[in-house]
Amino acid sequence: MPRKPEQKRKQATLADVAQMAGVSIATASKALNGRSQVKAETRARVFEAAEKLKFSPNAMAQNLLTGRSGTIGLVTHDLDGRFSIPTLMGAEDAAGHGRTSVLLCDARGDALRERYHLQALLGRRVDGLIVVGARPDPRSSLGTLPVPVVYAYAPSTDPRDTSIVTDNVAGGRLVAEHMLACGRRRIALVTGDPEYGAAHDRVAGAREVLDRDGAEVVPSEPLYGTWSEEWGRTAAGLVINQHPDVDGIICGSDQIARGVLDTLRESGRKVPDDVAVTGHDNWEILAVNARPQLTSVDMRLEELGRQAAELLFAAIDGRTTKGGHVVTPRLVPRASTGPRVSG
Amino acid sequence: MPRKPEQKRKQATLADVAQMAGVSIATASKALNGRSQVKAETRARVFEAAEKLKFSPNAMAQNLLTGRSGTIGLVTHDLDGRFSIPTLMGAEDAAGHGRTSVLLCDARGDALRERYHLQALLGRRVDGLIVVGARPDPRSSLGTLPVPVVYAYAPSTDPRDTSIVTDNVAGGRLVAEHMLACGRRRIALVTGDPEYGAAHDRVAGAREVLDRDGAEVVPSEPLYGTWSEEWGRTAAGLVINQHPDVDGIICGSDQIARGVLDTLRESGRKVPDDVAVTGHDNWEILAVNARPQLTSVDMRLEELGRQAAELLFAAIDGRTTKGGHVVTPRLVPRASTGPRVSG
DNA sequence: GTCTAGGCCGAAAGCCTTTTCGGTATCGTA
DNA sequence: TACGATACCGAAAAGGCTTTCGGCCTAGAC
Repeated sequence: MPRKPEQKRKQATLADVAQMAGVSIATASKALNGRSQVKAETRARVFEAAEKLKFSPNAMAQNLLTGRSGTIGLVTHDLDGRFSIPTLMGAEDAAGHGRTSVLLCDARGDALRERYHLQALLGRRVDGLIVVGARPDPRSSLGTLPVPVVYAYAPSTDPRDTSIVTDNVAGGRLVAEHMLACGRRRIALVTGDPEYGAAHDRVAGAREVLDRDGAEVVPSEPLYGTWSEEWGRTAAGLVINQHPDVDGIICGSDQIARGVLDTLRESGRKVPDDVAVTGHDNWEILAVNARPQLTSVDMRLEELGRQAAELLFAAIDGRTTKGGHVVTPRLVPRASTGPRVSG
Repeated sequence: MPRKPEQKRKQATLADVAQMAGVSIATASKALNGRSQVKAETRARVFEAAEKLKFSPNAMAQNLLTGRSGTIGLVTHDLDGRFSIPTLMGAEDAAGHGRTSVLLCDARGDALRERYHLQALLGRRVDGLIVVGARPDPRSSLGTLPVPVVYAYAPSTDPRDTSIVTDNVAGGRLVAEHMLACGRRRIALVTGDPEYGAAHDRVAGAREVLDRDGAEVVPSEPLYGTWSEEWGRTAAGLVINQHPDVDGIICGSDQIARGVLDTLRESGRKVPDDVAVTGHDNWEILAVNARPQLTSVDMRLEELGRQAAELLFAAIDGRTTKGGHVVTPRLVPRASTGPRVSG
């Protein structure tokens, strides 16, 4: 049984405005929309009436005409996570600057829920979709949809789709170059879950730079584990045991770096004097509260979200943007790295 | 100049389905919506056609009829903050269980931007609004709007509005009772910015319990400062200097508690053996990584968001829910508190 | 065989706005 | 005075869907 909504009186419609202003609906419409075929005095009357009735045009009726809803769908998989949110913010921001609104859905990594939300969004005639992944590994394509789709953070496996991701290889290069600039020559690589492509990419970028410059990677193989402080503590113990002369540790995440810092401090090593440490993700609450504060790589997720929205708008306007796009991360140097101080 | 959208062929319409099935539009509609006046065989034909054409009904047209959009607006003021997000999640979750979608806007604490987004949402004929504040202090009402509004986290100053908030006084009571249960009798209260009502409420709740039980509050006046680790470190120093026999410190936030823990550890005090410490907010990344892990108060923000949505749906259905509603927080005991061990 | 009831189906109105196009009034000019 | 031009305004259609209501047909009853 459908319940009656509480609205005492319906929202004012254009017809009401027209009647109050003593003009036709058509004229009222033209007046409010700034069309030129209305006498100034008439226009004023219409505006006055609209004001008095608190008229606001029914977007649903407008969109029925234009065929566009002025709405985009944003499907996230990680609403509680710290990666989706900045991306979401960037997209919302970019959309708000135009006149489009964002319909938000959280599918929580569940493909079924994703399909369900997709149906709802398509029924609402969104003009386009942004799909934000929970982790940067590629995900299966949604296939051909009646509206353009941009995959953000997690790219689509199908190269014909439009995707935008952070450049983890470049992130790896950034910290490695920074380490070298700080005069470090024996560097350990400690990273997280080897199931994550990001772990490998960041290592690959760092390795490329270190090898090119002839710096020593100790141990020669990077240490994979989990994305946790715990693993950071453990791994740091392994490294300083086997290679007491290590002078830099590049970590795959800020969490790992926090653990590494703990072990180094407890083993009496000074950071950055003895060993420089870098994190990844620039998770401020961790990086800034670390002792010393942690040099990290910022993936510029908000920028990523913004660009995702821009790509989507371009696609909606018919300017095609297929393929992979990349946001270059930036280094945020803090106290955990610095020129080597002998002693 | 309006650009042409890329859509090669328009979405299938009900008319297309009807034509393919060899029935009228009316019959097609009735068939798809499960109305009873359609022969089973006809219905099957219609469904088949709809399937083939990937028909999905145009929600904008449907809503034009019903006058309801199946959409609620969610205006947040703190999209990057950790308080809005869980609330948002809860609301999205509650909405998704029905068949309503969430339009998300971030006003960033700017009243002007709020009005702008409000207009956009009302134009889109949202069925209702949830306004999520950035901090728990009361905010000015939006006044009478054509749709129901629920204020979440930050209540409206107008008691005729519907608001839902966390019970900070109860949160204060919770930790105080826990301290007493752990046998603590000389307890310090360290909290944040006195501009925040939450700071006072939490203190008031704790004080009420401590006074009732005759426990000693040292110093007799709570220490107000900022919501930072820095202040936590400073305040803890003050407390143990003036009252070396303190055996419990109730902190107004997890950040403050982290700072307090640092100072206690560095001064040689054992937690919880010598001094028990509690935080507030249950910000897991802080509470769980603290040493020892931090007992805290969880505000159940996700539940708050869920209930906000429920209240809104009730109001939309005409069941009025004016006034203030409250979500009771819960204690999350961890290692930083425990029975006093003489030592 | 005729009449009626009931089961199916379709025409059309309505939701709210925009836009086109035709109509009216006004004005200047010949 | 009359004509064309110009400036305003309004009727109506369109957009996709739901719902009402009347019409048709079939089957069963007399």
